[in-house]
Amino acid sequence: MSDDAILMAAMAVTAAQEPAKVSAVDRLVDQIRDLLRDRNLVIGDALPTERELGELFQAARNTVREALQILKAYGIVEVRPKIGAVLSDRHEDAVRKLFAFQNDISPASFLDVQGYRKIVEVGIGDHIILHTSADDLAHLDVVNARILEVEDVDGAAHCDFAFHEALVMLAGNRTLLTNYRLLQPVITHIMRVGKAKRPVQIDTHQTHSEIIAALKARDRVAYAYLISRHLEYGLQFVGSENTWSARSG
Amino acid sequence: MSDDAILMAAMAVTAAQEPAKVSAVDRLVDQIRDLLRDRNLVIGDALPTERELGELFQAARNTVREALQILKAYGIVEVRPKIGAVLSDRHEDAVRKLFAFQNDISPASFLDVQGYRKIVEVGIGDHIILHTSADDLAHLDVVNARILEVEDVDGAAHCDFAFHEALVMLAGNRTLLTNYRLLQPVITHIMRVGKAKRPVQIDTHQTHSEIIAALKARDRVAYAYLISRHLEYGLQFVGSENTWSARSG
DNA sequence: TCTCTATTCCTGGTCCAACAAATACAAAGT
DNA sequence: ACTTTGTATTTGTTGGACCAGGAATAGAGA
Repeated sequence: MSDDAILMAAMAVTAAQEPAKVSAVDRLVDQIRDLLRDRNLVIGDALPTERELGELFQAARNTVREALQILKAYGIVEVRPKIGAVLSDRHEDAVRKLFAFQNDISPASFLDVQGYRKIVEVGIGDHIILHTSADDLAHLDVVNARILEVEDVDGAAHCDFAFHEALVMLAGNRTLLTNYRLLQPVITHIMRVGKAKRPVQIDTHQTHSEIIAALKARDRVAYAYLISRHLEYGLQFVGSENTWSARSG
Repeated sequence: MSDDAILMAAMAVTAAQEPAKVSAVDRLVDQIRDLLRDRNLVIGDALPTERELGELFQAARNTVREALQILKAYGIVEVRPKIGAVLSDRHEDAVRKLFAFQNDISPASFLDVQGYRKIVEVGIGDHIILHTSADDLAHLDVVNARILEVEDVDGAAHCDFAFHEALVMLAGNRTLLTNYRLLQPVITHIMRVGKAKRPVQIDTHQTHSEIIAALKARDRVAYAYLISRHLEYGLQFVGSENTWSARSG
């Protein structure tokens, strides 16, 4: 089975729910997407102009623009004046943005997110202990050290996330990493709130160091314990007054 | 902190990267979104017509339509002829579709997805064993039984996914479940390919039954072993000729 | 009065033409 | 060689037009 066959199959899955209803805009979205694939365009390459696309696919420029808005929302292309639509690599950003949008409409409990992190970060312990080199663990130290260099709450939250992200990265699974990154806005928000109440980077750095030490010692029990305690610890500050159950508005 | 304050904070994070560049379309997207929130519309409620929106926000109908295309791509609204745009609950579908879109453009290895499933499904074992009632486990039997009632490969794949989804559901974590569901198109595709080569629902049902039995016996070691083997087993069929490393085009 | 039908109205879907704003590219000037 | 300027092309936005089809309503018939 070729790549394209797999692609087609995967696309058929996603488009299966819509029966035969094809608007010109939807058709254009597919056609433009096919065009991208057929021409083997790489990131940064430009598409034909809106008028050319319209002529090529027998559609008006407005229709082309509506299709391009959808592609743009998907992060597939970026439209720049005078240049036209160029192939973009902002797709993951688009997914993240859309995911955050979801949390706007029906916000997930922060507790829930911490529970997710616990499952994931504990779960990857075995793999990290078995398959991670000393160099990779040393890299964790580098990432962890950055938290001492920032002063503001925002920077600390980002450094904190970077550490946990690096941890997840060590699991060597792209899908897991992508999913974990989806939660970045929520996670950093949790961290920000926690650190605003108790702005001590030293403690975070220390706890992270202990976690790294457990990994270096290849002690999976200690790692699981430390990670769990670390995540639960942060939760007590968030949970007190920032959970969705404690509504004030 | 109120809900809205948290919402604003979360939104500010996602919108931080775009500096001050606001096109009329983007402005409209925000305005319409605010309109939804201000009017406290519920799923199914209708928005003003395109012409009314245009008049309301001082924009041409074409511009309104482009904004609506974006909202539609986000799954926030659904546009139905003659009815107009109505508030939609298809947001999760949109996220899933967008996620699948990514796998079209730069496909993640199927192996990677199976690795993710292994991390997740093994990782939730402890929680399930500790916190799941006998009734919940009995429900797993019900879900598992459905795979015997379908004949076609497609239905079997969906039933298979439904079982694993139910398993993840038992972890009691909404975030995890949402993330797992994101991968539905890819996972069912893996299953479909595997079952197309070896269409035996009996075996799948049997293996699932063993997994359920391990949970009922509260045997975490057996569960971890069975789940791992189950996922690796399916992988051998997929990996042989459908991995992205085995390209033919 | 009630029911069924035909007509009209309104809405989204698509297209066209035009102008404004932005900018890549080339030509001209230093 | 470098800078400035000008121009042409492209996107951004607008207003208008038409069509197909569903919704609401008025009117005919029982």
